[in-house]
Amino acid sequence: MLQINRIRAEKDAIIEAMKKRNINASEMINRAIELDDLRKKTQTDNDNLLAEMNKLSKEIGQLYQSGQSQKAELLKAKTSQLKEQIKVLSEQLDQAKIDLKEVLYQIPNVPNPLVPFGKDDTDNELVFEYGDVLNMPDEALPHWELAKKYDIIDFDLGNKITGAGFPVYKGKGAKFQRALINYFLDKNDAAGYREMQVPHLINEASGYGTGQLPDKEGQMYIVERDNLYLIPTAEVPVTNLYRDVRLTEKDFPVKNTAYTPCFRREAGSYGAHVRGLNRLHQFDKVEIVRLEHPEHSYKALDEMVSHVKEILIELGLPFRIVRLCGGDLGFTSALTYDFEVWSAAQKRWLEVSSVSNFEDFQANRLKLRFKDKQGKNRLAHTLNGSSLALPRVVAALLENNQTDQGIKVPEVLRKFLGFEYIN
RNA sequence: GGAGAGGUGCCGGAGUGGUAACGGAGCAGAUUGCUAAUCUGUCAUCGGGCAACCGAUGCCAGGGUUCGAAUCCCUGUCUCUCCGCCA
Repeated sequence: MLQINRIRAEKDAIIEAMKKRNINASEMINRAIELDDLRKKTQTDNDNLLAEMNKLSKEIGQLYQSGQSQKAELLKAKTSQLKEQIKVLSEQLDQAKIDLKEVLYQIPNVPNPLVPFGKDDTDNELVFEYGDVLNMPDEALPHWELAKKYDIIDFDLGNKITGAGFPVYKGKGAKFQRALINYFLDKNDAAGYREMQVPHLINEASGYGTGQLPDKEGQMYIVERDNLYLIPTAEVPVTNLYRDVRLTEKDFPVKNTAYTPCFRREAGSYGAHVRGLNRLHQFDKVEIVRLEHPEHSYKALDEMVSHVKEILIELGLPFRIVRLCGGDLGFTSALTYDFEVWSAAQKRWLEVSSVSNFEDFQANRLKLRFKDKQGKNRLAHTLNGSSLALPRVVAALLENNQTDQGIKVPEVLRKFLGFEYIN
C-alpha cells in the first residue's frame, strides 16, 4: 500500500510511472486524494465537536463536585444534541477511512525507473546470461520421464493420496530434495542470512500484512475451521515476523532465510507447461528476506541478485537474469529480477527465482518502521527472493545432467548425498 | 476439551467512573573539564498552522451504558496457570 502523503506529493510522477504497468492510474490517484481530503475535513469537524463535548463534561463534573447539581443538569441537556452530531460525524469519518483504504489497496507499487515498458514476459529485459544453452540429442528425456525411469518422483502416488500437483519423492529423489535444501540454507547462512523455522500456517492478519489478503485468497488453501491459511511462500510468515515492529537504524540490515513447503492453489494452465514439476500445488522453497534502510535497499537488491547468481553457477546450470517489464511486474514490487534456468529437454526457460524490492509498499501495511537519526518514525524497506525454489531446479538438473550412467549430481551437492549418480 | 487469571505507551509498572501516576531505555537541548553524571524537554497516531502551539484519538479488538469509561456491561481475540488428552 502506498502512503497517501507520497501520493499527494508525487501525484504526477506516480501517474506517469504507472504507465509502465499499462494502467492509467490518474482516476485511482485522484479518487484517493479526494477521499483523503474528505477524511481530513470530517476529522477536523468531528474533533471540534469532541473538544466541545470534553469541555462540557469537565464542567459538569466540576459542578457536581461543588454540589451545584441543578446547574449540572442544565448543562447535560445541552449535550444530547452534540452527541447526535458526533455520532453522525464519526460514522462518516469511519466510512471515509474505509473508502480511502479500499482505493489504496487497489493501487499497485510504483515501478522503479529501471523497469522497462512492456506487456508481458516477452518484453522482459535480459540483463545477464551464463553458461551454454545445451542442445541435447533428440532422445533426451524430459524430467517427468527421467523421474519415472529412475523411480525418484512419483506423480501418480501423490495423485492417489492427495491430488494432482502433489508429488511423492522417493529414495534418491527424496535425498536429492533434502540435499538441495541443505545446500541452499548453508549458502544463505554463509552470506549472513539467519536461518528461521516458521509456521506453515498463518492467520488473517499476516495475510493482510504481505498483501495476500484481501483479493488473493483464491490462491491460498484455507483451513476454515480455524481461520488459518497455508502459506504460499515463506515470505509471508518471515516478513510478518516484523509486523508492527519498530527497529532502530542500527538494526539494519535484517537478513533472514527459511525453508518451507509452499502451497498454491493456482488456477492451473495446460499441457506441457504444467507437466511434471513445472507447476505444483505443493513445493519446497528456500527464501531470503531482508529489511533495509531506504537508502540502501537497492544496493541490497543487487547483493541478493549476486548471491543467487553464485548459487546457480555452482550448480552448473545455464541461466539468465531478466528485469521484469511493467506488465509482468508483481503488484507489490517496485523492481524484480527473475532467474530462469534452461531446461534442455523441454527447450525452454524455467523461472527458479524472483528477487524483488518492495520499497516501503509492504512495510506500510505491516507498520514496519524504524526511528531515524532525527527520531522520526519512517517505514523500512523490504526485499525478498527465492534462494531457491526446488522443483524447477530439480527439473533442470535432471534434464541437463542426464548421462548414460544416470543423472550426474553437481559437485556441490555430493557432500550431502554420498553418491555421484542418480541411477 | 474443562477451570481460572490476565492483556495499560519503546520497556517495566500503578490506576475500579471525573479525563493515563511513577520508574527505566532511546533521542534532543542545557550544564559540569575527564568511559559518565545532572537538569529540562521529547518520546503513539491523526488533524489545523510557516512555526511556537492548539485540538482530537489512543489503556487487546468491536459494540453498549453514562454528561463523562482504562475503570461498569456484552461479544470476540490472544497470552499465562492448573486439570485432561497427546507427538
